[in-house]
Amino acid sequence: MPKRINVTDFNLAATLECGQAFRWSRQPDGWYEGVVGQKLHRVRQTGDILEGDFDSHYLALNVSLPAITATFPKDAPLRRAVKKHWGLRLTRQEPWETLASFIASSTKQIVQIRQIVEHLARRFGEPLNATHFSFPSPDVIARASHEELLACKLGFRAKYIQAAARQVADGKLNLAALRKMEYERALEELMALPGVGEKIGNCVLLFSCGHENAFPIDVWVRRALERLYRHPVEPSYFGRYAGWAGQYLFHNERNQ
DNA sequence: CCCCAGGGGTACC
DNA sequence: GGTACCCATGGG
Repeated sequence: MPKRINVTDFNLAATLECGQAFRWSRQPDGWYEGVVGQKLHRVRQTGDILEGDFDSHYLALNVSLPAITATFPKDAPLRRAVKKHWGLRLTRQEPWETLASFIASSTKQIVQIRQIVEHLARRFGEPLNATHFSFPSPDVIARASHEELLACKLGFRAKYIQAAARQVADGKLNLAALRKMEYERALEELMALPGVGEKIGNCVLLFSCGHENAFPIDVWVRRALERLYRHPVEPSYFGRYAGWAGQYLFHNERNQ
């Protein structure tokens, strides 16, 4: 259902291009196309106008960004990063797709992660139109052959994705339950999976399980922390919305 | 604790 | 058209 609404404190480009989601592409005409769940979406921002077929919950349009950034520490580097990319919001993604995508992300750069996810969707997902496919369910990945997964350029990650898919498919891992768990416990559950360490576990908790204090530290965030702060800083320094702060630091560091 | 596999795109020469 | 480089995790 196409919509046209007025948005404040929202930056579509920053939100879709800050490395948290891998299925969006910017068209030459400025529209973004992407698959969320079983639907293809098309969305464009012009100034304060957001138009198209978009999912307000996915884009976190209902949260107050000023209320979140007000909880951040008041240091100058973070303030600058927030000001520069103002409007960047954390998306609310589906846990299985997020887990599988971030397992695939291990030692890959964003372009390659996008390619892997695209291969998986084309090979195992449901067609939505001539060019777009949904992200495959855990059951389908659980039944896939190792060779088919390798053909999706997963490399040594193929066995990790399949192990995760099997645990989710047979009910040993309940991804929906992670949202209600205490942060530490949820992280432990995820890190019990082969191929999921601290960084990937935190990405899943932050982008798909509502744990907004989760603070994934990848090479870019590490670089930002070392470059911007004189002394070592702990994730807890950034407060209860540390994950939001981290995303601003990440995006800022990559777009220096 | 340190060291290194791993792999496809990218950037540089 | 080589070649170094990127990068999270696991395993030695």
